[in-house]
Amino acid sequence: MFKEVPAQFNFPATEAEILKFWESADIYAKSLRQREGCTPFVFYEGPPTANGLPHPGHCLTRVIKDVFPRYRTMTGHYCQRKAGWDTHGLPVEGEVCKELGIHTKRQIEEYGIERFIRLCQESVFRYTREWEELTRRLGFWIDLSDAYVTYRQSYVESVWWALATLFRKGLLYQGHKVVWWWPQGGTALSSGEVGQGYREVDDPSITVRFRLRDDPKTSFLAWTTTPWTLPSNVALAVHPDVDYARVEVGGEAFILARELIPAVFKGLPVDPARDVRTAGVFKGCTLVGKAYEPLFRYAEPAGGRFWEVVDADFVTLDTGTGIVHIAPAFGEDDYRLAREKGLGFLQLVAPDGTFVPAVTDFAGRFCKEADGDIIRKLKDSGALLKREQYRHDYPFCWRAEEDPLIQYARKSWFIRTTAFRDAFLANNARIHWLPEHIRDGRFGNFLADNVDWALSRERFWGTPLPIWECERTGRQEAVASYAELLAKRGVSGTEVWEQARRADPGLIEDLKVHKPYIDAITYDSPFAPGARMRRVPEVIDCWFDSGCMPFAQWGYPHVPGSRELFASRFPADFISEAIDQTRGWFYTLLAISTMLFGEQDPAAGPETSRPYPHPFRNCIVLGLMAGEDGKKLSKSKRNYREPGYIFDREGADAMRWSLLSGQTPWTGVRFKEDVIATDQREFLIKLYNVYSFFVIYANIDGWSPADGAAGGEALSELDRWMIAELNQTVADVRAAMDRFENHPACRRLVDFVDALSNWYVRRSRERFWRTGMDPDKRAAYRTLWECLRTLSTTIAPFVPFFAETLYQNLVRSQFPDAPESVHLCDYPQPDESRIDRTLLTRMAVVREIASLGRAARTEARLKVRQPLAEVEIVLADPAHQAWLAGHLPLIAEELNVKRVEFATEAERYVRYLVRPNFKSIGSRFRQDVPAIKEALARSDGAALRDRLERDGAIDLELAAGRSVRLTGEDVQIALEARPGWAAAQGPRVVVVLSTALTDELKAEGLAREVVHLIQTQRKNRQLAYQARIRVTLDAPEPVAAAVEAHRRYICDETLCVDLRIVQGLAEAGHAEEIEGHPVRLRLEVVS
RNA sequence: GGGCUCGUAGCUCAGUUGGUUAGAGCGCGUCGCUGAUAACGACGAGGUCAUAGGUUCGACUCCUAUCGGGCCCA
Repeated sequence: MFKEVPAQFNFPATEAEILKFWESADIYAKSLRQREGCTPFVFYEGPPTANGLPHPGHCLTRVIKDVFPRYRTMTGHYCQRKAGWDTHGLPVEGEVCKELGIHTKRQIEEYGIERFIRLCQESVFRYTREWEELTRRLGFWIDLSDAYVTYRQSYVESVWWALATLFRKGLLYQGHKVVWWWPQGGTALSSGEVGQGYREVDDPSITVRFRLRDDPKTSFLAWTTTPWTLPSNVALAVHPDVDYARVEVGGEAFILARELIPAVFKGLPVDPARDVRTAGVFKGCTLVGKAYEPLFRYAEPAGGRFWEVVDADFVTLDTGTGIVHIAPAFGEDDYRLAREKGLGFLQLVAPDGTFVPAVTDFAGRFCKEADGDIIRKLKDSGALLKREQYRHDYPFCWRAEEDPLIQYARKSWFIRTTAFRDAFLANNARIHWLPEHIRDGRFGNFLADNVDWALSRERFWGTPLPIWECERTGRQEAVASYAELLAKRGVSGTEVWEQARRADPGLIEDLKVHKPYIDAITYDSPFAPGARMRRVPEVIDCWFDSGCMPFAQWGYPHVPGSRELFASRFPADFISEAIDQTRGWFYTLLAISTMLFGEQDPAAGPETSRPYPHPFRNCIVLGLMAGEDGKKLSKSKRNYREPGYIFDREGADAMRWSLLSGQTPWTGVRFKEDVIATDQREFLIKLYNVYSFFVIYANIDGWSPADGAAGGEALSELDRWMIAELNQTVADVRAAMDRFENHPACRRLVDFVDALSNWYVRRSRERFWRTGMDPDKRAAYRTLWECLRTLSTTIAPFVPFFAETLYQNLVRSQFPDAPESVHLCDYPQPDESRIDRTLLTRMAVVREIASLGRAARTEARLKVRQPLAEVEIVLADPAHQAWLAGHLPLIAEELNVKRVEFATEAERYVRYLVRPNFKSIGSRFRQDVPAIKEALARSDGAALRDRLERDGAIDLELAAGRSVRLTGEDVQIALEARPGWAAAQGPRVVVVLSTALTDELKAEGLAREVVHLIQTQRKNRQLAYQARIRVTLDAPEPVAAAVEAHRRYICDETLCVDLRIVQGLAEAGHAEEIEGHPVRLRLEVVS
């Protein structure tokens, strides 16, 4: 016996039980243990940050990350899944600041760095419980207990090793560069971080006069959207090849790009045509070297020439005046230009964004807020020509949205990634990306445009940059581990940590490699006697942390055993994250791995170099998930259901299946509950119905797969077809999953379950309903059971809960020696010998005929209840006729007709159309293709068909008197039903109904109507299935006669023991109508 | 402003090196089934494959431009 299955299946409740079973029986661990020693399938978990709540977008990532490791485990691979947590960086600091109600860097310092990083460390795992619960409930199998954590000492030391390696190779350098600077936060941001904070804003845009030193009546006109940078002006730039004009307006003269004259004077009370007189045109290069008066004289630029015109290629005529104000402290182009041209440098804004004391008028004020007053001052001094508003995208801090970023020249640390551009591209070229276009598109372009990695952050909670600097000489060295540091000569400062630890024993050991403790450690300088080495103050970009995970998760190379672990777990076979990681994790992984491990002779050993690709071979790039309204998931807009809500209503499998089967993973999905419910009906519930059907009848008949009497039965053709479909499905699913294509795999499974439910079970029902047991019935049970059993393992990686439900009841309960969980089974192998391709094709034709027959009935308004005398079938290809003869009874039953025949006079019903097979003739005949098509269309199709049948080829006359010879390969014969018949046409077959109804057929139809009426009554009165009834019927002719004629049939179908026909049931009966005849009916339960 | 990507039925999405009747599910309509049953099934309507050009014997598919959405970057 199988366990009874409830009519209403409760997915969530069953999943909860299965979770308990997995946990108590330790199934995940067993699934790993039994693959120990097998070929590894290496998976890297991209570490999420657990300081926020997980949302539905994380479900997609986690489901994709789960399905392939599960699949590979079942196909015989050892797939360890180590979880990880990203714990450092600005996001964490930002959250803590929000709670403390503080904002600026200074406030953090006042609060105390020691207390602050302690809070950071504690906040990191605030939502761990929610994350772990999501992971568990979704059935994502991963080792949470053994997760790597980026703040752990061993992890930090691995990162130090990487940084020290880069430093010693000269790839880590300190440079003075213009970076995107967050003044309130006191740090630079990486390009990735900056990109997240762009917003459209209105800024002032002003056009100002720079008067020529030797001719105060003449001014250069320059344009800027950052007035606060004007006090730090060093030069003006012109394009050497652009035409500039000197124009006279009123009593003064201006110099600007000629092309921009109308635009610049627009909006001013001058008419460019009348009031502006052009007094000379010259190339920009002739202006180079001209000196001008600065707008402000708070300080003079130092270190080079200043306040003169230079030439620059980046000057454009898109906006402005064609003359660009240059402030090397506040623009990347400006800074570079200043270097090239030997210009001086002037920076009148402090790192916190306020003007320095030298700027007497605005000292201490935040630069961007001073714009208005600066403009006023310019107006008062007569320098302002025009003021407008300019709408553009401008970056703000991604964590503190009110803080604008500014471009700011600053000393910071960089990794010389640009030196590896070609290596990055070579490595990338070997990676299997899904979708493919990522490789040469977004990711490839990004690599090609590589700029040096701005690595350092002048912040607190991050991996400290392991570089110590000689206080006297400024010489630096990198340290690759804590032990290496402590081994330095004359080390001191460790007592700071020890004291803190004594004061608070709860302080976790890992903090000792963090600020502020690490900063206290100094040692004797090897570069100058008596001098000390002190750590530089910076921490690093947390993206570098996560990019180190391939080795840092093992504490490589310091932790004992880490070398072996790393060697055997590198590179990853599979990673997956959403597309926003292109410049995030995907890049940092690839960049760090390429720089550290390169690609040389693989024989050189795993520690120095590895063949590309690494550190990952296959990468699925997921689309971004949107809310129900198609917009970004948003907590405040509540445009999505919480994952937990879905788990409680539809269940985790439903969510998993919907995400896996609904679309290709790189399509952005809209997260909607009703889509999940629909996908669940389409697959899980349909499959459940088949499963339930099987269990009900197998139990009634006492059938068991373990029964010795079972097995070895001759399978019917329908059975063999279903088994062929099953094996083909397994083969297709495997092929798709081997290519990391979950979506086609799921579509194939949906098709299979549909065929199983809507053709195999439907067409086999009466075999199961027969009383008693016989070989044919056993064959049906055997077949259906085998399909369900195989399905349970095939679907296990996708819907692990439901697969377990099927497996436990269908397999485990019958075979106590079977593996205790479906997830300990091997993935099914297709049995090629049972894939009868001919049969698959043939059944497709049969199903098509049935479908066409139904369509013809609908068209002729002949419901299936009304039996018909005959259908005739016309085949395009007569070769099918012989085998099809064996299936005619099935078709007759499906279509409720007395006879199915092949049309003897096919031409009465159809015309034959001979069409070219373009694929076949296209390459051979090229330009003649249209002529052939036309010639075929003109010809008599039936004649062509006969000739082809007889000779195996046809000679076709083309217009120009030429002729071509076509074989059967070159054409396809199609059918077209002639009008006037109740017929439906398909590409290879036409089905014609005989619509003539004899009195006998009509009577039979009426009898079935009566059965329908009675059954409806049974259902409405909720009678038990086996309840016997008495029926009293008041019906006119011809209904009464039909009932008499089919009395036996009606009684059998409705379990009626007493059927009477009476007159005058007027009041007592139930009024109905059959084919326009009024009918009254009384139904009584007998037993 | 640049790069990438998408635009296919009312909705959500598939569509395999270019091959001539472009598919599915939902929704809608019609019907069926009533021993899988508060389910289920069949059939149908619905498409200028965003627009305009181009390449080709042939374009949803390749190219160019435009429009619109998304992402990334400036």
